[in-house]
Amino acid sequence: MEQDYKPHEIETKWQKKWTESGIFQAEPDKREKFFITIPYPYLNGNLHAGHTRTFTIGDVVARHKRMLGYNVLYPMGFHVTGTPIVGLAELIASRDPQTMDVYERLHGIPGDILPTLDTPEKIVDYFKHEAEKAMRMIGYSIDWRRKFTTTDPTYKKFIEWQYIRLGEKDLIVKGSHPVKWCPNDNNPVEDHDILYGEEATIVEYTLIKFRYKDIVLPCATLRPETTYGVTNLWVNPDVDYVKARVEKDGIEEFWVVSRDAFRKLTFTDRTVEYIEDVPAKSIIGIKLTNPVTGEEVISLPASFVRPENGSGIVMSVPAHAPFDYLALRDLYDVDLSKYGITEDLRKIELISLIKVPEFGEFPAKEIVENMGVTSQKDPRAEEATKIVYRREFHGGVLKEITGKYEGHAVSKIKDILTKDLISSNAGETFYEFSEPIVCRCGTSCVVNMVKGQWFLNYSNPEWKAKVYRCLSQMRIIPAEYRVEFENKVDWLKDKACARRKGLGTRLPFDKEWLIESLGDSTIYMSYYIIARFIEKGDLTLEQLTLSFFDYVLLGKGDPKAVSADTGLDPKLVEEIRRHFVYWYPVDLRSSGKDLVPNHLLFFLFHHVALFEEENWPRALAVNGFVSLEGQKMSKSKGPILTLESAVSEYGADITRLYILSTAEQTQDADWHKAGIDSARRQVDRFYSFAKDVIESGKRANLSMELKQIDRWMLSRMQNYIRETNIALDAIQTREAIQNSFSCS
RNA sequence: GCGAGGGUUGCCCAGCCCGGUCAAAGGCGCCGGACUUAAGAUCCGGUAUCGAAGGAUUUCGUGGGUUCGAAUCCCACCCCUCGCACCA
Repeated sequence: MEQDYKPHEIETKWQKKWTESGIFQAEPDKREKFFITIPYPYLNGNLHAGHTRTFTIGDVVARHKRMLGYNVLYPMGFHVTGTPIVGLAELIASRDPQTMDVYERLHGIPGDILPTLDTPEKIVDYFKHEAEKAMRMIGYSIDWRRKFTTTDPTYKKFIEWQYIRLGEKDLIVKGSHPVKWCPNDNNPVEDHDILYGEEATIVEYTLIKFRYKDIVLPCATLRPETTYGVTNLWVNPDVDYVKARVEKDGIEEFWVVSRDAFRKLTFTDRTVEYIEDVPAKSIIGIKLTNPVTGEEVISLPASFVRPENGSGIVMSVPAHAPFDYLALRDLYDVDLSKYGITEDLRKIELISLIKVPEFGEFPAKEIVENMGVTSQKDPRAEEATKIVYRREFHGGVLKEITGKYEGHAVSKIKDILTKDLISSNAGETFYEFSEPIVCRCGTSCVVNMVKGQWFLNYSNPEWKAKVYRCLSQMRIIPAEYRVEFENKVDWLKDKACARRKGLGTRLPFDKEWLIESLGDSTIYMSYYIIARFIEKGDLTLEQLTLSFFDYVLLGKGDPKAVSADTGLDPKLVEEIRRHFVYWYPVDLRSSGKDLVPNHLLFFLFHHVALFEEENWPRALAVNGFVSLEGQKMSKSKGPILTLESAVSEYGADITRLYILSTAEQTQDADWHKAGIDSARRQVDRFYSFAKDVIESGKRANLSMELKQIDRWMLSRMQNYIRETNIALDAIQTREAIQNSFSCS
């Protein structure tokens, strides 16, 4: 043993031995297997402290399982599909100052190399080489024979197979979807294009179609169930309205909406044509038909109606909406004869449709009276609205008046109800921003519908049901995240799965489109098994046929038929299948928590859609982020700490120890100087302690009988080992380190 | 707004599921000591407040409640972080 701790010497020595002996090259054998995967890194930069944490957790679990006697496979690939690498190539080609600075200074790319990385291909080549080098430097126990890049032609064959099979199951559908759009640039706006309103999201409203003669007055609402309680509409006498011909799915109608709403409609998936201006006065005092109840409702004037919100016409539910109740009450003694309204508005009866424990029949009336809200201009009206909506949404149940929806929880009924409204043409979906968005060019943005888009049909209830079943059988680490996963499955809607730009695989049944990058990284863990044979030279591109994948991954068909199809030896085909059967399913997929609502979810969806239940994933683990001296990392802007620079400066063991001991599980870790320095001292101390133990071991008489104190020592030791094992099983690396090092 | 997580002693953080042994683990910092020519490293002790000490007092976001007893259980409220989609 050396006198002083010299990490780089020790590390180089052992890493060399590992590579030469191929000790981490896993092959099926008699032992029980453990297949652990970590999401492969996206290569628009060097690996950083965030990767370091996630990958080190994976490596620690892999090594621990090996110690416990498992045959462990820990593979790694490289993700390059999508647009960011293309964007980065453009920025480097144009010598964007910030990019050049960040990538040279923070990503550590030598100044003579950086300018040459001006195409996506060169970037991929460079970073995949660097990433592997870095991961070897930190000593990950990866089977490198199985590495691949998502633009490999062989990988594309695998992705094509997947999408053809998903398509056959009708899980890929065509449709349109809303995007944030700048009418001036004629382009979707991305977050960095936005001048004001970065926080804005697209909100789904339902337009309820109230009819008067041959015209429709659509009202936008977030609560379509309240249509059953509408007593009247609100029209603002001071707003400009227009009549338009609106056509959608072959149905032609004439709508009256505010001028602002008309502009928004022109960007939707409707054909819209201006007919004429409509004076507000002419649509006040008219009697319209409620499309769900068939009842007649009157339109009344209200100044609170904003032309830029929704359609500029509002439906009134005074029993449940404080503003509506107040506006109605404010009109009780107003002379409305100039609108031709002569009836006594006090005769308008409130219609109650939601039963909620905290309130009586008319929650809006009740809260307005209890809080003493004076009028629709009273600021407390807003507060009253929030309280009523919250109570009704969470605790409310629909009453008899809603017919077949009676007894359903308000919080659960919206999707079903909306679907019914649309299919009976009582309503339509309408998208709007939660707050106005202004593009960097100064134009105010709209919601535009992109047509002919391909979707993964994640909203499919049967598909979701399978995912729930899969989740219920899985181990989730930490356990608190189970509810999070369940919520996200519930929340997930259809997802656009194709793009025009970027790197990736073309959609096999519509070659104009590229498969979106999150959709091509869902079941690739199975590809690691095939990649090992491609690396060996046993498989060529042409031999990766549909029947090959069907047999190897699903067990469908038989080796002879595959052999006839591909020219492969049937024995080899069986061998590959045998490898798949041995390694699959994935025993643990461990990842940063940012991937919970997207990648990890899609990982489950695609597995349950394609594979037999016995090959569904067994466990998911989630870990937190890493910040630097309290600051969030950013690949494109900095700050960033690369894995390579951390290991160069501190050595692999100190880096690994520190990143795993500074925070537990889903907590975020902060990388700071004082912390890493203390980790360095801890390893130093341990090294000299180990040295002492070895030295004293040489002097001691080992045949001597154990004394009481030795037994105590052994007991303590065994206790720490047990605690460490328990902690590692739960992937509590901090706990494990504290236990295993407290014995020194 | 919705969903998830969190607010603990100078700081980071453990404990909370399974109430008492909790003035509350561990690390960092700080203070004192040992070692040293000295510094660093290492080791020992201390680190809410008052007291020499036994001990006493006030603490675990805020306010209530349950209980003989609450950081831990229940209710309400406040604050913080993250996600909310076609972007990896």
